[in-house]
Formats: sequence, structure tokens, C-alpha cells
Amino acid sequence: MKLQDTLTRSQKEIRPIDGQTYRFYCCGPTVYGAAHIGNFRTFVLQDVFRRALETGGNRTLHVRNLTDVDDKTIRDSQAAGQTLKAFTDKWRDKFHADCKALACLPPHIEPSAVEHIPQQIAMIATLIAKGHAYSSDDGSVYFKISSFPNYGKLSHLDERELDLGKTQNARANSDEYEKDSISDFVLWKARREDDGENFWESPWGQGRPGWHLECSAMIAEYLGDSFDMHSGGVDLVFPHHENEIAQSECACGGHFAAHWFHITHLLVDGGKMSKSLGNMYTLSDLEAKGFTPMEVRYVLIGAHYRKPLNFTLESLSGAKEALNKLAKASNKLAENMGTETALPSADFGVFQPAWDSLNDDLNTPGALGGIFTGLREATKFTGKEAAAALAGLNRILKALGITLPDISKDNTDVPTDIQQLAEARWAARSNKDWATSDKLRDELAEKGWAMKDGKDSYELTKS
RNA sequence: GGCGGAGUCGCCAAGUGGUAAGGCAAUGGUUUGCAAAACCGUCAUUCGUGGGUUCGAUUCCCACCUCCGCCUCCA
Repeated sequence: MKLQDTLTRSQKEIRPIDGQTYRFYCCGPTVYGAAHIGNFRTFVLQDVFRRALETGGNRTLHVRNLTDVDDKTIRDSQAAGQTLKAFTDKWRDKFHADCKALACLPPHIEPSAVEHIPQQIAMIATLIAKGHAYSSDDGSVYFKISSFPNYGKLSHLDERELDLGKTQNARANSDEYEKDSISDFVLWKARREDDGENFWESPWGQGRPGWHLECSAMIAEYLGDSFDMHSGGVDLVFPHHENEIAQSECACGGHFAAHWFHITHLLVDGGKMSKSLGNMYTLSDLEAKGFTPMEVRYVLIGAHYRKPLNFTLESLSGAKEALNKLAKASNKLAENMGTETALPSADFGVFQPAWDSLNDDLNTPGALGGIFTGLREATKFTGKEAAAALAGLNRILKALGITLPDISKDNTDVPTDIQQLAEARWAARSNKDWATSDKLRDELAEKGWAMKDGKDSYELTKS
């Protein structure tokens, strides 16, 4: 698979270092609230990346962390009057439920920061021993940026630019901790009054780990000093991933991630998403509006991951129809293949262009287009050909993580009163009593049921 | 101020130095008592604006406009 690499700013074929398993790390959520669709754009695209590899017959090792200790989790758990663990567990469970609803495969390993404090302390000790970090008087530990010449290679920021950024922002929060250089970042935060009971013992006193370090330590634990790919939202490029590179390369040697995959932020109605604008949707918000998680997923993969995706409610409605169209086509293929069976096959057939798009820098919208184009041809097939097409369709849909809505007619239970109304209308219609017939149809519509007339029978569907 | 990304039909969105995929919506027809559904069609001489290079640009170059991200703990 060809994939853009943030570090070299070029497309590279991604291959496993060990020649067998694609081992990659994705920065997971900070569990202090429900993730929003912007967060999910990242997680869904990472999921497609993994699915595409697996569909291609490859093995993967997917590691994604949970950030369950940081300023926000501590602050909000205290505000909620809960222990940090109770609070983060609750949001972790919500995150898992949302991921499942969005058809994201659970990572093979999902380490939590709190459960890896010893590994983090060990890494800090190594960094100090090697001269890349120092502790300050208050018991915090900082990474010494000047000790790592490659600092800035991922975000392409040189020292002058970093300095400029600082002066510009002039840090309202500049000094809670003491450090040698303002660019140095914290590895271990000394315990503060407002941390409450959330602190751990360390050689430098009580405190808690810095955010960047959590990931480096967990990566070292599960993926070692070198692995195939590291991913996250674009905003993590600097400083988070830049700092991870510094920590990990200095502590472990190795070349850390061979490939950097960053997903661009989405826009909502052409502008940025923000709480104050009321356009920060969570999955639950959208479900409350009557959309299904699969429709949300469809929209999220509807744009290339390196381009801004403009999320609108209108595109969500479009997704609903597009999924229905796919489901109909799928049923049509099943019907046309007769007694044949859609055996799994390595051949994509008419969907080969869709598969090629997916493998060309994860071009998901190109793949979706390829599916519809292929379907135009495939729905004319019969017997073996139709069976082969259905197998190909199932395979490409699986790679995209799309499951089709069940549009079979007899899957809904019709309440008795609705059934009676429908019978009454059918009788009126049979007697050519159009007035009564239309009136009853409206009545059914008000109750949320659509009555569609066939030649000799009718069909009731929930609207 | 620095670095980076984006502007393609009403909406979402691919793509390419050789004349614009796909989905939604819309719309015509068949069908229907009328609808719905289904099926068959139609739907960008044009790719933010202005220049330039070229036989030819939406695709390359320059300028400008607009939007977005990052510049120390935000996916």
C-alpha cells in the first residue's frame, strides 16, 4: 500500500520491518468526555488503514492507547465528584461503544497510561542517565531539547520558528514549573495541590507523567524501538509526535516510526467545529437526529484523509440513500446468482479499480466511486458471474468497514392497530373509494408508517 | 509573523498536461386511481480570481482573494 508519510512529505510503499506483521500505533482518546465526529474521522480512517491491510492478506498489530491521566481528566473528574478511575472508565466505555457502533475493529492492544507508570518512570530515568533530561527543584523532570539535534524534523519547525511561536503566545501559563529553556517540555509533573489524590511516587518525588511521555513508554513496551507506522490527527504533529520522537529515539535508540500517517481535521458547515457554534457533534447527537452510526462512517470516509472534510447534515442524508442503494444492488446480485454461492475470492473483479484506489494513499472516496461504477456492470451479471461480483463487493465493503442496512421486507413487526388501518385502507382502495383510502394513508403516515401499494398486495414500512 | 493544507455542479466529493469519477438532491419518462417504490434517462465546454509557460492547463509557474490547521499538553 502506498501512503503519504508526514516525515518525508512523500508517498511511500509501507512494508513491515519484520517482513510479516504490520505493527502500528495510533494515539487514542483522552477519556474525559464523549469523542466527537472529528475525533472519529481519525479513528475511522485508521480502521480503514488496518482493514485494507488485512483484506490484502496481511497480519497487523494495532496498538492504541487511552490517555486516562492529564490535566483535563483530573480537572473534570474532580468537578464530577468522581475518582479519576471511575470517571475515565465511564468515558472509556462510551468510547468503546461508539467505536463498535462505527464498526471500528478494537485494537489488539489498548494500553492505558495509568497502568504503565513504572515503564514511564523507567524511561525518564534512562533519559536523565543519558543526559537528555533533567529534574528541577520542584521535582518535575524536563526533556532537554538542545540535546537532540533532530528536534523539529517531523513538523519541520526550526529553532527560530519555535522561539517565535513562544514569544507570540507569551504564555499565560508560562511558569508553573521551572525549566532551563522555555522550549523544553515536561516528562514528569511534580504533584500540585489541585491534583488531589492523583499522584504517583517516583525517584523525583510525587507527581504524574507528562502526556507525550505516556505514548513513548507504551510504544517501547509493545512495539519496541522501531515499528512500521504511527498515526493521529494532524494537530498531534507538533508538539506531541515531535516530542515522542525526541523521547523515544534518545531513550531507546532505533528509528521509531518508519511511517507517519496524519488525518486532517474536518470542518462542519464549512467552518471549524466548536462548542460555542453548537456544531460539535458526538455520535449520540447524530443518532438523536435519526442517523445511524454507519451513515456517519460513510460520510467520514467520503473524503480523502488529507483533505478537509466538510461535514453537513445534508451529506449524512445522502449517506443514508447511498447505503440503501448499495444494499439494493447487493440483494440484486444475490438474486441474480441463483443457486451459486458467493465464495470468498482473492479476485476483486469489477471492483478492482475500487481496491486499487484504496491502496493508493487510502483513497476512500475514489474507492466508493469505484464501487458504484463497478456495480453498474455487475448488476447485469447472472449465475457464477453474479456470485463472483457479490464476493468482490463483500470484500471491498469489508475493507472499508461498511455494513449494509437490512432492507428485506419482512423484518419489521407491525402493531395490530397499524395492521388494521392498513387492511381498512386496502379494502377502501379495492372498492375504489379513493377519498377514504387517501385519508387512511395519511393517518398511517402520521403514525410513522408508509403504505406502499403493490399489484395484489401492499407493503408497510416504518418511515 | 513562520510553517503547512484547501477552494471542482444546489450539497458531499474523486481525478488528470490532452480535454471533468461517483453519491445525494433535482428533473423527464415508464408504472400507479393519485402517490410511494422500482426501472430507464437527463443533469459541470467547466474546475476561487487574474496573468504566464505549452500545440494544449482544471492539472505546471507567478500574483491575488477566501477558508482551515499548527507554532508547547487540541483527533
